[in-house]
Amino acid sequence: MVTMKHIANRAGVSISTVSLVLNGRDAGRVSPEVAERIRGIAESLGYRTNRLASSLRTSRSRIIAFLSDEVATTPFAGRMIEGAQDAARALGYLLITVGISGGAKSPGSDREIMALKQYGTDGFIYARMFNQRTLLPQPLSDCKVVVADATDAAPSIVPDEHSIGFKATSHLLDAGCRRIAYVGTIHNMIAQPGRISGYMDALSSRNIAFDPELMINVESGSDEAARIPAFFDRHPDVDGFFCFNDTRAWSIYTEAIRRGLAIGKDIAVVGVDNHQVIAEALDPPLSTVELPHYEMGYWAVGKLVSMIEDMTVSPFPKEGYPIDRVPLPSLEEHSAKLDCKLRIKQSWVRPPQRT
Amino acid sequence: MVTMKHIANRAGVSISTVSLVLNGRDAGRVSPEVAERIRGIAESLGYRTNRLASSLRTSRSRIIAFLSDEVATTPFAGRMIEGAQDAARALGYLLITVGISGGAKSPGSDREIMALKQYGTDGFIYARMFNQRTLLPQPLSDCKVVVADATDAAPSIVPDEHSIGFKATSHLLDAGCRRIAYVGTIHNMIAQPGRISGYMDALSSRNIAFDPELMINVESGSDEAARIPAFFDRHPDVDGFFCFNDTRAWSIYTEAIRRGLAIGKDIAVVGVDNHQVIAEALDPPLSTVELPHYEMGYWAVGKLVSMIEDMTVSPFPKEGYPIDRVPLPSLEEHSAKLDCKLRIKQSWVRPPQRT
DNA sequence: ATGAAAGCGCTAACAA
DNA sequence: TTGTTAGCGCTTTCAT
Repeated sequence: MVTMKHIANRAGVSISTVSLVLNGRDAGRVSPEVAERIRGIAESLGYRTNRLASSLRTSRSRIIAFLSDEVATTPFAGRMIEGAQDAARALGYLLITVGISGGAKSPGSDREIMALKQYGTDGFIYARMFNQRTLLPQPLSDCKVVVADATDAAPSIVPDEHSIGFKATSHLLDAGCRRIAYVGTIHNMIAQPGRISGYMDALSSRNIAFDPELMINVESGSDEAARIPAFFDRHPDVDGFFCFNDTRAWSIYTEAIRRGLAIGKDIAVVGVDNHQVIAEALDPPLSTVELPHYEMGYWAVGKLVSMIEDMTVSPFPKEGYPIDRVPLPSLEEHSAKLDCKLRIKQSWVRPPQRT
Repeated sequence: MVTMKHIANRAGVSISTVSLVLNGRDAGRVSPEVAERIRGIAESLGYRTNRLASSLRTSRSRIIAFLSDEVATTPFAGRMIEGAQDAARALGYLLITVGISGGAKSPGSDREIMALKQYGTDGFIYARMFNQRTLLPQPLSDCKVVVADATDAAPSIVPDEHSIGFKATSHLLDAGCRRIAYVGTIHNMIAQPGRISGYMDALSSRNIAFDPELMINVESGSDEAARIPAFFDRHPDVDGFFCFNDTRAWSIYTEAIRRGLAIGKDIAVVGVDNHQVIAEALDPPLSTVELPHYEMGYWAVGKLVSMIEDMTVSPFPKEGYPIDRVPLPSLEEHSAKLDCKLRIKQSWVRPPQRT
């Protein structure tokens, strides 16, 4: 292993000088020639700083841990990790992903977190896979931590549910739909109210009356099988469906097919993506509004670094606790700068032509 | 932060004594009373060893990195990570999962790996999501590394494809099938020959003639839509289908339904699980032989630790390069000891009752 | 503009 | 049985 000592010897200078130069603190303190020579030698020797040593000395590791008990069990965890990793890279941190299986309460997860702390991890992203109320694992209580895609007392990053509802509904309106149903969940999910208000606002922005009759909450395993057909019977004029997620969209597809309604012709369906595979497997592929997973990951890391370095890393607010809603449109403005792409899949919405 | 120095002061002994005790090297070198006192103080002060310091000193970090460019994009990555994490925990290592997006060739991945090396990572698991020929990322060339679910010049852990084929086919035979088709891929996949030979061996073990006519390789997007119906036409007597993966099973389901054949009654279908969601979503749920993802992860870490510590960590062979086939049945023997559960889902194979 | 020296927390060889 | 000492590789203060 090539150390600063080696370089110092080769260059005939002291280790401190090498340290100065290699850390970019040489401006006006080391002569340019010496600095250049040192850089050259370091380069040619393939020097890599030993981060164990520097972390030990500075008690800053530049490591961020991304914790999730659902890591890798949903396709979207990957997107969030991607975003987090890109941000970490851009900010000079190493992002390590640790699955804490068994959930926040399991002893295994605590051990994992303690181990991480022992390695000097600077901060944690605690991620869930959908927006829910969450409790932080105990060992995290004295750490810098940002919660992603969940809501907690700690700084939290969540999708802007309102704009999701607005977007999905506008999408259907653009496709020519006029009687748009909302297919939701019977559970009391944090995500739902926002989406519904987005749905309502989109309707009213086009002067379409909101009809509470067009809202139906279903749950597979309950009486869904009966309620969806009944809903179709009751509302033969519905020409668009905004579904809370893709499994619900699947139910709509199934019933539509059973009735000989062509999706994309007689009715249009938009869902919010939960199980990528399903959305793409449906025929025709489901139009989905994608949740900003990548963006949430990116944003969470940005915010965490702001906290770690006790400054604002543009454009991530250091303040603004406890909840940041990742705003789809405004994040778009930063897209280029952040290198984070906003993705709204529009795979398949055609104007309904029902007579 | 509480250090050994604090404990030494409190106990009125030297730091080295504390180190000895806290590392369990005190037997016969430190008086039991002193040792006990030290342990007590450490406990009450909530001492945690600073692993940065000890890693720096010993140049052994007890960190293993799990690398995958597909991390978290398939449901099964999670299973493999789970297995790896359990093994790591059992052996006293911290497993960190790092997604190297963009594949082995991307500059991003190389940077990630180099960063990991700078933190003193002891070894790497390089995982792919299906058994394929793979090239290691360049920076890994001088590291201890085990390849999982892929084949490479480095030590590799792969599923025992033969026993998968054997099991799936036996499954159908047990269900009463006598004319069993193999539905494979047109691609030249490493996994396929093994599965086919397992299929053939299972047939011959029951004295059923192998009929090459019953093998069909399809690919969605190619002429699959035409070839599957033709196959059904040609072989009305086929009562069982062993499918290379679950998307192929889906095609078989679709065609069967189209023909009014009841799955589980007229025909039975077994697939190898690739996209969990699909297998479970099918109606009836697809019977699948699960790939030993958990086991491969567990095995890979065990083997890697054997290499790192330059000894054999039972039951993982240090030797046996370059390929370990994770043997479903024999691993079963170790199940209890390893705490790794073998899962063969048998959700749905009923005896076909075709006349 | 450069270097000497101290020390982050821990380990291990050697002395006592 | 216990303590002293010398670092691991790096950062940083203080001299020079």
